[in-house]
Amino acid sequence: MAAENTQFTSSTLNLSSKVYADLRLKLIIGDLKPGQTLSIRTLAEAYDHGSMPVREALRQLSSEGALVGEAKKAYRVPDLSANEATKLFYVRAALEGASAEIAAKTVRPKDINYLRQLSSKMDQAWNVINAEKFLKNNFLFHSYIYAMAKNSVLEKMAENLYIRTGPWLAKGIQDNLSKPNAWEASHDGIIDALALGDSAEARRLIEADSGWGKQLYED
Amino acid sequence: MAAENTQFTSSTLNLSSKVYADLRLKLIIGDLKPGQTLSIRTLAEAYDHGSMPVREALRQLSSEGALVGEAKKAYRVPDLSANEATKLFYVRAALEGASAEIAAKTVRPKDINYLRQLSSKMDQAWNVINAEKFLKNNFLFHSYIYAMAKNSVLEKMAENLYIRTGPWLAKGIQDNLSKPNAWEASHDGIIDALALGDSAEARRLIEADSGWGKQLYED
DNA sequence: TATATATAACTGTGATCACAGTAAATATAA
DNA sequence: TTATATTTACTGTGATCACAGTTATATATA
Repeated sequence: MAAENTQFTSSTLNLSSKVYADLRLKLIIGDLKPGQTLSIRTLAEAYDHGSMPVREALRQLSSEGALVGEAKKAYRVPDLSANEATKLFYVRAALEGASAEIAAKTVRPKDINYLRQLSSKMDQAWNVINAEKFLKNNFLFHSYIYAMAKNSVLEKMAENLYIRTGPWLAKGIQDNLSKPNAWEASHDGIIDALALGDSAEARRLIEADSGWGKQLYED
Repeated sequence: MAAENTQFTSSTLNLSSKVYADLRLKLIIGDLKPGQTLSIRTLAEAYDHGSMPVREALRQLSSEGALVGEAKKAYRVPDLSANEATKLFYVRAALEGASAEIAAKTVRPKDINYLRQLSSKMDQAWNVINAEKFLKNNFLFHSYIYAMAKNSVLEKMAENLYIRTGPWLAKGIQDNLSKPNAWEASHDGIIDALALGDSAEARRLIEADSGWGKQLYED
């Protein structure tokens, strides 16, 4: 597996990619709220560049469904309808399930250790009510499972779906962060199934965990 | 279901979208060969615009994996390694299978009729050795099954995977177009399974059909 | 002829400007 | 005060240029 934390260190890429990576992270940790509007010029000024890199980053995020952009209107973080959310979580569960099933067959002890570290960080973040930290590590947890499947196509698609559910999920987390933590048990179960190489159980649990976020809005 | 042939009629969108749609079609019908190089300025001159629309279209295709682009080098149609092709076909089969399974449960007689029309067009194209027509209708066939699942997220992702396997598939078709047509039986079987509402069989057959293209290169 | 060097053509990237359509704010009228 | 009209600010889109790195071509050197 690759170096542990390369997800958020954009290194030597071009400016467009850096802006893209930054906005992507902001979507994951709930820094961009559903309905929020993003404009090229405003962001360009904030980043202190010209507008080209921001423009390309926004267009890419838009083409991936992480933002929506109509002609001559500002880009917007999508405020998912129940219908759209259901579609996203359905496909996300399918791809996460497939990833977990494969991962269970090739998992190594160091992978289990790393996942337990992430789970622990999430638990800490939950206890001190740090939504950003929780959400970031939750993404890293899921993302690592995608990566374990060693299928870069699957990995990229699953990550895309995660990002698109990100702001929606974040909103729910930020509202529920003081309540009992049902995530810990869920993640620990997933890790146990992976450690045992039980691919069917790993798939079942990860699919359930992926659908869990949706339930935050079904009360 | 939406109007039959809206896939390739770009209508009133902006120029970037039109260029994108045009290049996408060229990838599907085998008009762009694996390894072929695309440059912003050359294409811009061919389309007779400025370079901005081409630039944005190429970047989008690149972000979707349909093209590859390193810094300061021309964009390229990826020449898939066996490893990469396997990854693509694996995920494509998974998503197509899921689509077919859903589609079998909601299929209507007019859907069956349309699929039979497409199958017939493919057969005609095969007989007169018209690779472009065959490939375009083959895409429409698969794409219609994605659309029947009525999950726009799933649909877009499946189409993306199809496009990425397109040039690779096209190369194989163009080499094998005079040989006996194994596709007709495959597609007819899929249609029959859909017509009977046999979702398990529809999934099995569409997964097999999706994997079939890969075999062109495993001799 | 073969090899190294220098020159030229080509590449994506970023900046900046003009344009037309959208949304918000302000002024005008009832 | 409320409704309507007008102006102002803001939006993505496309064009054009400068820059620095890459690739290919031509030139020189052995």
